[in-house]
Amino acid sequence: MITTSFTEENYLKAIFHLSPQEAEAVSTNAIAEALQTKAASVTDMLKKLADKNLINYVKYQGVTLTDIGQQAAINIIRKHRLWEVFLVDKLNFKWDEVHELAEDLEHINSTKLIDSLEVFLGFPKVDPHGDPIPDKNGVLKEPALVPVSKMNINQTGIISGVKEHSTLFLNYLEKAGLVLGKQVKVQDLIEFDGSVIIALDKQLLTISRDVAKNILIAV
Amino acid sequence: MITTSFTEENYLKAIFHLSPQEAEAVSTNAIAEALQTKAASVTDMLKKLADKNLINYVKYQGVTLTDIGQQAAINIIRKHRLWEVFLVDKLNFKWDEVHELAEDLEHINSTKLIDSLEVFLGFPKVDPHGDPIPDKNGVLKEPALVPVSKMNINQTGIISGVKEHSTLFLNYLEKAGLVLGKQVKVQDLIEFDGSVIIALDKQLLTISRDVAKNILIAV
DNA sequence: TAATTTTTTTAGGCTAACCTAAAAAAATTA
DNA sequence: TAATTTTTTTAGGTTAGCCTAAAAAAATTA
Repeated sequence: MITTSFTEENYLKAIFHLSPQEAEAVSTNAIAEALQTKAASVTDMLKKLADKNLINYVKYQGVTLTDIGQQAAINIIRKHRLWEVFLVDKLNFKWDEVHELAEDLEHINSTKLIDSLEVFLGFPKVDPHGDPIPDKNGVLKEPALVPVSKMNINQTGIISGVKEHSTLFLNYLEKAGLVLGKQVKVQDLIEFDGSVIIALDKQLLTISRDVAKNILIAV
Repeated sequence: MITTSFTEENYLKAIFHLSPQEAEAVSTNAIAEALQTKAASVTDMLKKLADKNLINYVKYQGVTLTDIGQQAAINIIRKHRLWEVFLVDKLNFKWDEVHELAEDLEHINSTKLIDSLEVFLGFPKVDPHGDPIPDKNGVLKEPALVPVSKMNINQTGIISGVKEHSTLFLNYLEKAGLVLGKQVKVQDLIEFDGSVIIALDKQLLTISRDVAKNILIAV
C-alpha cells in the first residue's frame, strides 16, 4: 500500500474532479487554480506523484491518473461523502455547512473506520448533495443527471444533485427552495444570457446560467 | 484565537499529560521520550510555543503550560475522548482499538463538530477507558481513583479507569477479565516485586506491579 | 570543591511543500 | 512562417519540523 500525504491526496482528488470522463489530460494551470496554488508548485508535485506511479505525467502535456491513482482518489471521495452524510444525518448539520469539514475528515486514514461508518449510516447511496458514494471496492456509479441549463422548454424533472458545493451557492438554493427532491419544470429559456425560468411549487423563478449549470436534474 | 498545528497540539498534549498535578515543570527529555523524538527537536518547538504564549519556558528549567496552553491541551483531550466514545458506542470498536485513531481525529478543528458530537453521544462523562471528558468550557473533573498498587490488603473497589492506553495492555486486561465496572478485592501484596494477588469473580489472579500501577479503582 | 556525568541547547543540515523570477516550450495570431 | 502570447518548467529561496554533532549548563559523585 502506497502512503499518501494530506497534500498529495488533495492533488489526486483535484485531478480526478478535473478529469473529463476518462482519458483526457488535466493541465498544470487547471490544477493550480483548483488548489489555489501556483503552477510551479504543481509541477513539483506532479513529479512526485509520477514517481509514485499515481499519475501519468509527460512534461508540457498534462496528467492523467493511473489506475492506482484513480483508486486512491475514489477512496478519498468515498470518505468525504460518507462523512458528509454523517454530519447531516447524525449531527444535524445543514447541507451547506459540511463541505469544508469533510475536506479535513476525508484525510483520516482507517479502512475500518470508514467501513464501520458506512454500516452505521446504513449504506447510503448518495451524499447530501446527491453525489454517489463509491463502495468499499472503489466502484462509483455516476447517475445520469443533466444540468438545468441543458433541459428543454416544458421538460420536467427532480432536483437530484449540485455541481458546486460552496456554502454561498447552497445557501442561495436553500433560500430559493431549490433543494434535493423538488420537482422543477423549465418554463422558458432566455437565449440572450442563458438564464432559465423554471416552475417550482407552482411559482415561477428565474435563475442565471451559472446557477442553471450547477443544478442537476433526474429527468 | 491562536491557531496551532497538528505537531504543536501534540506537544501541548504531551506536556499536559506529563504535568504532575499543577505547577511542576516538565523536562525536555521527558517530552522527547513521550513524543518519540530528539531533545534538540523539542527545544526548537519549545521556543515556538513560548513565542505563542502557550508555555512558560526558561532555558534549562523545563516548561509549564500557560492558561491558554492548558485550555488548548484540554480542548484536544476533550476531542480525543469524545471521538473514542463515538468509536466504541456507535461504530462498535473495542476499547483497545480506539486510541490511535482518536490521536488523528482529535486534530480536526471544529467547535461545532465536537459540540454536536457531544450532544449526539448524550453528554458522556467518561471515555471508554474511564477518563473524564472535559466540558465545552474546558472544565475537567478528575475523579478520585487509586491505582491497584496503592490499595491495602482486603480493600475492595470497582475498576474505573486505566492509566495506559496501548492495545497491548488493554488486550491483556480484556483477556484477564479486568474490564471497567468489575469489582476487585486485594487478597495479598507481594513485597518482593510489588505484584498483587486480587480476587476477581471469586477467582484469584496475580498481576505484576506494572499492571497494578495502571489499573485505577474507585474505592 | 573538583571531576564527571547527564541534560539541554546551539549550530548547521535535511525534506516537504510552498514561493518568485527567469527560461523554455507550446499555442495562437499576424 | 514569424512574432507574440500563454503555459509550463527550472532555478533558487523560504518555513516547519525533524535530525546529528558539538558546546554549554546543571546535576551528581568523588
